[in-house]
Amino acid sequence: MRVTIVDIARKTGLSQATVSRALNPEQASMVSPATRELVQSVAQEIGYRPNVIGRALVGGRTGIINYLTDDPFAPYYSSVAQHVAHMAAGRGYSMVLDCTYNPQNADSDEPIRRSEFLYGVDGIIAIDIAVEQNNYADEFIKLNIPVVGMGQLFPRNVDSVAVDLYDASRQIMQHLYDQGAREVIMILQDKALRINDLRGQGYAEFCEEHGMEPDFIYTRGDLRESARRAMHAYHGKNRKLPDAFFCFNDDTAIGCYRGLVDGGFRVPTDVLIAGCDGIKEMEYHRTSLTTFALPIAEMVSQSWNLLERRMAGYKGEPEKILLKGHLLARDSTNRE
Amino acid sequence: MRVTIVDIARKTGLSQATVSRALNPEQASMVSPATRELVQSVAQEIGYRPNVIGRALVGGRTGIINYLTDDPFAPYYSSVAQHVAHMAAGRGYSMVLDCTYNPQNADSDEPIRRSEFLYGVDGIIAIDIAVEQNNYADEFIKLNIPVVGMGQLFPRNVDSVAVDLYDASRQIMQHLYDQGAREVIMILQDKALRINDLRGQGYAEFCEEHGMEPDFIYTRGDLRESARRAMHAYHGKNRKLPDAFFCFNDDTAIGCYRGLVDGGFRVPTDVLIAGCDGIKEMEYHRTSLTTFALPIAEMVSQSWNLLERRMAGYKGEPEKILLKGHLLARDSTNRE
DNA sequence: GTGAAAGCGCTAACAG
DNA sequence: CTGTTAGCGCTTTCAC
Repeated sequence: MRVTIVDIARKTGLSQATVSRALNPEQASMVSPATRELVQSVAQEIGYRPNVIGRALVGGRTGIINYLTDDPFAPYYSSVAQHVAHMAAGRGYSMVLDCTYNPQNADSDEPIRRSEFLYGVDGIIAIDIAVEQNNYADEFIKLNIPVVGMGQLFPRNVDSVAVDLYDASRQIMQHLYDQGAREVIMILQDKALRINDLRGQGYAEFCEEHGMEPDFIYTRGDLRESARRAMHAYHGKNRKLPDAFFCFNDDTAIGCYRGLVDGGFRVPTDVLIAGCDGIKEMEYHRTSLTTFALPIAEMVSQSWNLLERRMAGYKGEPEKILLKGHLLARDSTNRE
Repeated sequence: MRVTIVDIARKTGLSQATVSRALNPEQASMVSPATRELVQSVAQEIGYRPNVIGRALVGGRTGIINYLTDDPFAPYYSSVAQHVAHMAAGRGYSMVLDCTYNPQNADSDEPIRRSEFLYGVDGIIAIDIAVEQNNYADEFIKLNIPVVGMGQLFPRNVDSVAVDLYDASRQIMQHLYDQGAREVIMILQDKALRINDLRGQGYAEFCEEHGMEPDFIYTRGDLRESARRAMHAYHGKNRKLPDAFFCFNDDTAIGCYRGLVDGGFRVPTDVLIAGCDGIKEMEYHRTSLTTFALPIAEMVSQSWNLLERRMAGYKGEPEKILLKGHLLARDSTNRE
C-alpha cells in the first residue's frame, strides 16, 4: 500500500487536515512553522507522494489537458505537440495525446476508440479535426470540458485559433508565379479535399485570376510515400513536367521531391517544389525546400490563453483568432 | 455540474449500486435485463459519462501510462511514442508524455519540473534515461509504480528491453570498412559520452582491431544544427575530409549531411555518411542515408508485455531482454 | 436482482 | 493554529 496522508497524520499525531495544509503550499501559512517542518520532514522520510487522484476528485480538476489530432506524430503536429506540452508543463499540467484517426490505417475514416480519459481532462486542445467530426465538440461542451480549436477551420461553438491558409496558399502561388512558373500542379490529400481545404481554394482562385489552368493530384494514405509514388506515376505517363508542384503540406513536398529525384529530375532546375507548414526538416534536404512557416508558437500560446480562461470558468461567446504565417523561400523554388 | 451516477439513480428510482452494475460490462449480468436497459437508455439520454477520477480512486488504477524520455518529440523517440500510444490505446490506456530534460535548453542537465501526474500513472515506459538519473527508478519502485526501461542501457532494478547498440555500431563500422573507408570519424553528442555510449565503444574497438585511428567530434545542443556547424568548422579547418563520418544517431547524420552539402561536398563521392536509429526520414533525402534500424515495434511490444505483467502484480526479479537491429545500407555509403 | 453502507485519498468548510 | 466532519463519484462488500 502506498503511503498516504493518513500515515503522516498517525506518525506525527496530527490530524489529516493539518497534514494536508502543511503539505499544500497555498495553505502552509495557516500552519505553525514547527508543525509544517515536522510534517514535511516526515513526508520526506517515509517517501510520501500526493495521490493526484484523491486530490483530483475533491478538487474537480485533474491537471491533465488533452492534445487531440488526427496524427500527433506527424512532424508538424508533433512540433505543435511539443509546444503544447511545454506550455502545459510550465503551468503544472500534463499532456495526454489522443488520435482521432487510426494511424495504422490512415485511409479508413473510422475514428479509433477514444481513451476513457479523454473525458476526464481539464481541457482539450484540438488541431485540424476534420469537419465531418465537427459535432464532436458538442459532446465536450455538454460535459463542460473546455475545448480550444487550432488549425485552418473550426466549429463555431468553441474558441479557436486559426491560421490563414488561404493567404498562405496565395503567398506561395505568388512566389511560384514570380519565379516564372505558369503551369503549377497542386498535390493534395484526398482527405483534405473533404475539409474544403483553404489551400486548395487559394490555389484555384490564384490560377483563375492569372489565367492559369488549375490541376490537382490527389493522394491517399501515407503522405510521403503516396506523394513519392504519385511522382513516379506522373513522370511515367507524362513526357514533360509542369513548372512547379505546389504541395499542400511539407510531408507531401518531401515525398514529391524524392519521387522526382528517383526519376532523375533536378530541383529547381527541372521543376520547382513548394510545401506548407514550415517543419524544420525542410531546411536540411540537399535542395532546401521552400515552405510556409505557420506561427506555431503564437498559435499555441494564444490557444493556451483561451483554454486557461475557459478552465477558469469564463462563459463568454466563442472567440476566433486568425493568425498569419510567412513564406520561407528556399532553393527548391529558386530559379535564378 | 456534470451528470453523475446519482442522477441516473434518482431518475430511475434505482440505487447507485445497481446503476453502477448496469453500467459496468463485467457486472451487467448481475442485473435484470429490464433494469439494465432502463439504466443504459437513461444514461444515454442525459449524456452520462463515467467520471474516470471517481473510478480511479476506488479502483486503484488510472488507466494512464507514462512515456518518459529526454525529448519525446525527436523523430526517433516520437516514433517510439507512436507505437507506445497505439499499444496503450488498444489496451484501454491513455499515454501521457514527460520530458526528463528541458527541451528549450538541451545543454543544461537540469531536469525539468515533473508533472505531478507522473506519480499518478499505472505504469511508466522510460527510454534512454541518462545514467546520471538512474536512481530515479528507485523512486517509482518505492511508490509501487511499475517501470520498464527501453534503450541501450538501463538500471538493473527494473525490467528492461535493450537494443544491442554495440553490435549496431560494429555492423555499421564493418559496412563502412567494406566500402573501403579506413579513416572514419565518429560524431557523438557530448551528453551521450557520459552515458558510456555503446556505439562509441563499438566504434573504438572496431578501430583498434582494424588498425584504424579512432577520432571523435563532440557536439552539444540541437543535434542537427550542431552537427551541421561541426561540419562547417571541420572543412573550414581541414584540407581534406576523412573517408567517412559515422554519426551516433540519425539526427546527427542529417545535420552532418547538410553541413557537407553546404561546403560543396558530394556524398558518397567525397565522403560516406552513416547514422543510427532508422528513422523514416533517412530514406527521403536526395542521397538516401544509411542507417541502422532499431527494432522499435518489437521493443515496444516486449516492453508492453513486461509492463502489463507488472501492472498485474507480478513480483519476480527484473528481466532484461536484448534485441538486435539490422543495417539499412543506402546511397550515402554506396561507393561502387 | 437490488439496496444500504463503507471507503478509496484528499481538501474544505466549520468549529474551537 | 488545529481538529472534526463531510463529501468529491464511484465500486464493492454485505445484507436482504
